[in-house]
Amino acid sequence: MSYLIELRHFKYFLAVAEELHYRKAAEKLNISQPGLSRQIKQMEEILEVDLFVRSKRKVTLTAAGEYLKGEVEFILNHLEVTKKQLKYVSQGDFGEVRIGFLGSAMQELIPKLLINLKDKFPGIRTSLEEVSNNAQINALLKDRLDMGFVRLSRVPDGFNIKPVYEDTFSVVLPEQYPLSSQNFKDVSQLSKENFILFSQDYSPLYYDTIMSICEDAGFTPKVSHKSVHAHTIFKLVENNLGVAIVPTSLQYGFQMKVKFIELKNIPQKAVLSMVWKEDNRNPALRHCVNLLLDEASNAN
Amino acid sequence: MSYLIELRHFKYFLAVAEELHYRKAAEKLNISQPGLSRQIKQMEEILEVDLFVRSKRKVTLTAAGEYLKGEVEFILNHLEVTKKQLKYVSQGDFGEVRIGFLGSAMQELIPKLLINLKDKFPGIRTSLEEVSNNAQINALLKDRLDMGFVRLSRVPDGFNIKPVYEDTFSVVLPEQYPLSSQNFKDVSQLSKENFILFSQDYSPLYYDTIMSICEDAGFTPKVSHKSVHAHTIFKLVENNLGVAIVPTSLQYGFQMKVKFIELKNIPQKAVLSMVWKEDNRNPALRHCVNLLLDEASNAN
DNA sequence: GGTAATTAATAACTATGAGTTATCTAATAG
DNA sequence: CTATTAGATAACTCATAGTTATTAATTACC
Repeated sequence: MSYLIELRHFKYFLAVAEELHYRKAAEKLNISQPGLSRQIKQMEEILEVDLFVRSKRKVTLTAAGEYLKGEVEFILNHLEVTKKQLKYVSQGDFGEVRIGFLGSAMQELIPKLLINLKDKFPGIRTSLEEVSNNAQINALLKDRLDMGFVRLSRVPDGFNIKPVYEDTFSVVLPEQYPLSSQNFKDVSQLSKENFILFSQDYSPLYYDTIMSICEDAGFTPKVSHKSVHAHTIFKLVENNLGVAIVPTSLQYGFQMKVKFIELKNIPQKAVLSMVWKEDNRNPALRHCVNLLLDEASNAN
Repeated sequence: MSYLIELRHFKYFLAVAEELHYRKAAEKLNISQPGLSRQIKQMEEILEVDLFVRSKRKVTLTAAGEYLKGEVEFILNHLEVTKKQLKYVSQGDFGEVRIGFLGSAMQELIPKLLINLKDKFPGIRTSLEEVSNNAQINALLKDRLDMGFVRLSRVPDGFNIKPVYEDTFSVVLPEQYPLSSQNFKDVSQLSKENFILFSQDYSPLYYDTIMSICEDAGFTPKVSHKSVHAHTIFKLVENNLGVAIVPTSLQYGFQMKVKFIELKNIPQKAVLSMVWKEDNRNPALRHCVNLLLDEASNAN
């Protein structure tokens, strides 16, 4: 009997936890089914914990197995990252920062950050991925991202969050709509319109904020469509299917037959925040975070 | 040649990185020096990175090695934590204990309990709520709390009660009051004063105890005010509206212009007891209770 | 209800590679 | 210039991961 857990065990465990099927998992791992069975069993013996329930013909995770699955995902992933970073370090580079972002952060903030980063730390590589708010938090948890840009007011324990960009909101109207910055007074003029918004799941904060803007103007908006893509929202507005309220910076980067009217005189702002995990060990991340913090403080 | 890194490699690597001496590291690991040498070398081959510089007779870490050391420390540690947590999860030790308490328990006992709990059962979450004696009993009955800290002598059937903290009483006087620990003899010196007490509903035991203290001193106190908050009581004393007798530990945690004189020589003590329902099924509660019982018995 | 198919576990075997002992080379200390 | 101490090399062994073959048990299907 072996006395120690090895990474092999974790890899095997993860395969079974994902497939919930020994033969298929074994196939995926390119080993035989009995070998896999024995390794998993051994693992349970070493850890002194049941990980799977093999009742009848079904394999299911126990509570402990469920927990371990999450941890193993994290550990194996962290290991991959470490290996990669190790190469960079050995070459005298700083490594890679994996950044997640909402589409609306791409208009201005991210490009600026990247240019700055390239300038000050040419050794730091970046990878960029457009991900929703919640998916970013998840990815950060599992160490699949180092840093995110989200529109959230609160984040789980262990996370740092820092507002980095404040934007006004703008009303988005079809081009031929009989309102313009000249005769526009406030949002209440749109109280009879259908609203097209980013879906609540995608960004609860955004959703609540829009609601509060309308409430302040004395009405509850009829929401006819929800989407997760600015492009879709604009397309719907273009086709007279409703009006929208979005962060102003989204007006750049799209070619649509819609017009923007900036809501300069309302207190609500679209706040984009940088999030990262407190205990992230990526040395390149520190530089990246500091760069943005410096910038934010200089801007004031 | 092996193709994959295993945890063994990490453990070996860490030993060498710490000792910077193969033979000593091998000894520590209870393996032979050549075996260790080969594993480290293999590790370098797999990772395709030099981790040590073996110049002459000295072993030193490369930059990459230095980086990896930090990561390996993190990973191995994370692993230990995970293994521990896993046991807890499998035993159902994850979960929440809802604790009710009197304000006066917060000064010392509760913080200590929480620290201990966090240490021994990091998976157990706690929720804390300041509730009066009777409300705690009610909440326990309704299963809105798992555990309470009360000053009561008796509890209904089906409840367990266990004294966990014994405190002396102290007289609370306005700062400029013409009595101090020097010239204070006993409570009878206060027989003409108005008394400010915790209300009878809030804690019958407390109320009766104060009465018995005064009776023992040969007088029946005039009670001018009753309150459920220590803060209020102290505020009233501060403003010369009367004197009070409270558990001594309440003197910490408030900033007031009042002075405490401890009643060391009377038999009455302020007893804080832990209460919980006999048939509570919360497995996390068991741990919590045992922790406190152990502690109480160790203290004796 | 009985046969076929599919599951994971068990048993017996094999072969890879971790770890062993013995030895070598090289550097410093005294 | 030996004696000592370092890590690397070489040859061996042995534990065990992973193999094939089989069993046991459940479900699916006619």
